[in-house]
Amino acid sequence: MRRPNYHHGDLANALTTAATDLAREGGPEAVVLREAARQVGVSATAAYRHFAGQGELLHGVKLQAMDLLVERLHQELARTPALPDPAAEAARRLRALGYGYLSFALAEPGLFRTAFCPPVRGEPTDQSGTPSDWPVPDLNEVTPYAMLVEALDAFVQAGILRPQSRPWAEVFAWSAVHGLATLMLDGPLGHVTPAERDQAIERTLDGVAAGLAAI
Amino acid sequence: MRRPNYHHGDLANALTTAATDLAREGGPEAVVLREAARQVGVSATAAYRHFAGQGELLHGVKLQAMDLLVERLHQELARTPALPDPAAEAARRLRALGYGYLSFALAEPGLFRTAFCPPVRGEPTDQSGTPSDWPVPDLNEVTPYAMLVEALDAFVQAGILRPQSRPWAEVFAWSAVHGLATLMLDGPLGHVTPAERDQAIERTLDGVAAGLAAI
DNA sequence: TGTACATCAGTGAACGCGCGTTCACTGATGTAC
DNA sequence: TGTACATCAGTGAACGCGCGTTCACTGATGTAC
Repeated sequence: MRRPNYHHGDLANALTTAATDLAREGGPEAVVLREAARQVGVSATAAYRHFAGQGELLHGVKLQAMDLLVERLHQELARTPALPDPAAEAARRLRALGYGYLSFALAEPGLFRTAFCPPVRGEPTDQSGTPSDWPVPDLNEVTPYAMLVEALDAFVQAGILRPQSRPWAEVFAWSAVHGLATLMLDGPLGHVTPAERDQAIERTLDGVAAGLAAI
Repeated sequence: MRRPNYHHGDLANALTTAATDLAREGGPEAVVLREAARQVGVSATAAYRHFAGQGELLHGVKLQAMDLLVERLHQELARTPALPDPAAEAARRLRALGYGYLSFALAEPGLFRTAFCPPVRGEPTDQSGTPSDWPVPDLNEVTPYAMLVEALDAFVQAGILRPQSRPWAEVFAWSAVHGLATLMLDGPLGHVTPAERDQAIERTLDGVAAGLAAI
């Protein structure tokens, strides 16, 4: 009879999944290596066969959280049909991204916080080998950002956004939505009623679309 | 000869100031009661004569950080002269608030993070006596928010912002600026060059103003 | 097909750390008479 | 104006906590011959 837990076979994934569940419940501070090992039913030491340390485990959770956010964005893009008019279609896509981002933040506050938490000592370096504080130093490697770039390119092609106003439009749009998310999760907007929250979301998404189109 | 540190006289303030310096250097996690006591040259126990615990100390730091932010906003408002045209003046004020907010965040990242960090267990209750997670449950008690309300009222009076678009306009404007601040401090915008940062700031402030005026 | 042996992937005990907090205490200060 | 005494505002030692991490180890697995 094989002793259980010996040669688990997929311990790295199991630990990352357990750690992601911890982040889901309690945010980045809850990503505790010993606790993840406990949940999997393995000694804390075993984790060191698969991760350099707690920082690398947290990094894995960040990537997983980011993947889930991207998945949510794709879902929201697919939820309504594409529109024939290019301008309307571009607006639909931008709104879907904004709404998906916010609904992910509200549905999974712990994961959202973890995906965007400040880098921690001991997190892995980027592929170039130079140490990096943020796992993805190039903005274009942040997938939600890339999706936003696409949507805004469509704005230009549809003639809603003038080419000379194109630069940094992603940052404006992203800032508004990201800021609303953090104010709702951690800030003074956390105590408004759901109805008020929806109004704030609508108003902000409208403001972003108008702010892009007007300039 | 009086034994020094006996009956300090202003220990509560001294501890809050020391704790604020800790927050300035290292953000909310750096607000460590024992360290603040060490800096003041007093035993950790002495702090308990003036604070219920670490949460109350952190709360004091938050208030102090928020005061400094408000001071920075007033400075920025006063930096340029008022304009005769009401519309131009309203726009000037809104931009000053946005710019002041962002420059405070960049100049004092630790204090900014602390002012807006999630509430901690052990933080004091609000004046009504009901326990509250956020020290200021009513949005209107957040002073920067109140300053924003004033500026946007001026937008309506100047005829730039239609009255029916007035509700939640603060949240849109605040979200954009707050989001940009957090993305620059903790997120992927932390690695852009200062010149790019300035462009991002200009673009975002332009987007906010345009988004308000257009609707 | 067996077998010796290297390597892999776990174990459990232990360490050091710094934190918030409690305890019994004591010297300094203020006040009633 | 003195003096007894309550109270105030400190002290230092200690506790418990849970963390990340290291150590020497051992049983399971895979491979060369």
